[in-house]
Amino acid sequence: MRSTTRTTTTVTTVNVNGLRAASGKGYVEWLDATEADVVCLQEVRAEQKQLAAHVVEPAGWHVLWAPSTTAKGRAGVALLSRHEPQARRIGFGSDEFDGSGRYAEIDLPGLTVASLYLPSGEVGTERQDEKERFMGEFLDHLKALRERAASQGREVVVCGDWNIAHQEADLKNWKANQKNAGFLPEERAWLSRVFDEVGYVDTVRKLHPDVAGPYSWWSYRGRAFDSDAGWRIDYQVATPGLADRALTARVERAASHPERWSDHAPVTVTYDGAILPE
Amino acid sequence: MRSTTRTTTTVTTVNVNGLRAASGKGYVEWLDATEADVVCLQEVRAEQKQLAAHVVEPAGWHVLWAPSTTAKGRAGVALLSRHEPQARRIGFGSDEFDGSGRYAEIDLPGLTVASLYLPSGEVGTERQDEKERFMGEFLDHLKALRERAASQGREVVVCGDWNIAHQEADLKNWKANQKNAGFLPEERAWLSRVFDEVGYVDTVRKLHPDVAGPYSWWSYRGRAFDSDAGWRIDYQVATPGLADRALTARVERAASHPERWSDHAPVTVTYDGAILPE
DNA sequence: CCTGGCAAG
DNA sequence: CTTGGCAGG
Repeated sequence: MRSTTRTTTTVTTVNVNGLRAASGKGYVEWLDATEADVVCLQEVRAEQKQLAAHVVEPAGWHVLWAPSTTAKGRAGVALLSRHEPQARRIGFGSDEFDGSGRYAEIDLPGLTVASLYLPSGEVGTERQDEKERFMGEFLDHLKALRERAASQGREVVVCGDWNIAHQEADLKNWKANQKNAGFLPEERAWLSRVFDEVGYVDTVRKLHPDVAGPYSWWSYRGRAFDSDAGWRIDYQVATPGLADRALTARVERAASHPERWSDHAPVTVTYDGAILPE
Repeated sequence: MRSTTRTTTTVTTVNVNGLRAASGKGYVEWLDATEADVVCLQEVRAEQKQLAAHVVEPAGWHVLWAPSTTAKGRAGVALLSRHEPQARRIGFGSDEFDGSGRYAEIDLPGLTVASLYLPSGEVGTERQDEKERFMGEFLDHLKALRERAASQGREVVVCGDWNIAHQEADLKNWKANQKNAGFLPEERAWLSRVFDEVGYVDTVRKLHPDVAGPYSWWSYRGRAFDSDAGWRIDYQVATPGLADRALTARVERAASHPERWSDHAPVTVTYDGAILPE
């Protein structure tokens, strides 16, 4: 579907909070207008057969669907790419999580793109234990992914809703949230390991080091969106070689409530260098 | 709140299918406009504290609420009267059903009015057994009610959603529904006993003996309302002396979909003779 | 305060 | 097809 040769690659990621609802509220128009080459979706919350054909197979896109097979109407990730992937993988080798609709990858020439929906968690409940188990297993995957990609000459970007704000600048009300899931010290430390120990780079923060946010999620409760009481929990976590090629990054924050079709906003990064056909 | 002396008494009954939803779709305006002296509600599906004050205690009305105490958000009946009742009763002396929000009575001078929400039932399930148990116990109550009222010099009208169509004229698709709950031979026979053996009168049918319907319920499924594929399952079941005083009866069928605030329509009967203050 | 599932109607 | 409750977020 390319009509001109691009010299950049744009990747966008968004938690759609139910693709059935989002499709009736502006997602379709957004996808139609996006300049992205790859789109990562999280919280699809539907199987293909529950979605309209033009949503399941939008013209001009190759799509990998990874709905939850264990909990109907929950989680679910997808990857859309204008190029046909060389390989598609669902899950990351976890007995517990591979059917949960929380992770999928596609290989493009020179680039592996992943869509991640990390469990939200809730302090004091089994759901926090689940999140921590996921984090433990996923860290190992991130290491292996990086090594495999390097051996193949590929860069990697793991896009998605990581459900953790890393630093104080990543959420408006950080003081009040230090004991809440999403900004717990142990969760923040785990993200630090992803960056400092495994060596991935938080692309948006790299390009915008000295700002609050930009937030990518605002609770539907209260007036969080209008007062910009948001969290930056949606990331493009890239290998250093790819992060060095990041040219621009932005959060596509809707201007107002009626335009919102999710409680998250798309996080879009443009990288230098085209994805060339093989 | 009466400003003139009435010489008639109007009673209306309607299954509101969730008073919270109905209140936002036209119920409030309907109540404000009604000429009725007594209003019987079924399927309120809310406790008082979940409703706005002007709905719980509308100006000019005395209200008896009987929500379900056993299943939150289910069933629930109420009685509104412009006169202050002399007595109020919830339930009919049943261990199983008195807390289920399916029956309440008020005594007015010369008249007992009841609001009934008989279980819907579903063939082949425990819910049909429940309906039949209710019918068995309730028939005894109808007998006792009639005798008590007679000894007190009161007439009786049991208003509500009986969830049974009596005869072929009482539903559009009677042939297709002979094996469905609501038009089973045993249910129809039970209603016949109410009329023929216990001696109550189906007031609306008495005034309109030779018409199809008038229906009072149309499924939300398909185009039942637009094609008038309805059922007459909401009744005013009166003692003969009161039924003889019935002057007019009508179903307040909304003209079109947007005006509907329930899948049922109010059934309104005007009886000769005023409810006088004591 | 939204989502989608569910039981009930 | 619609209600309200529910878990999840």
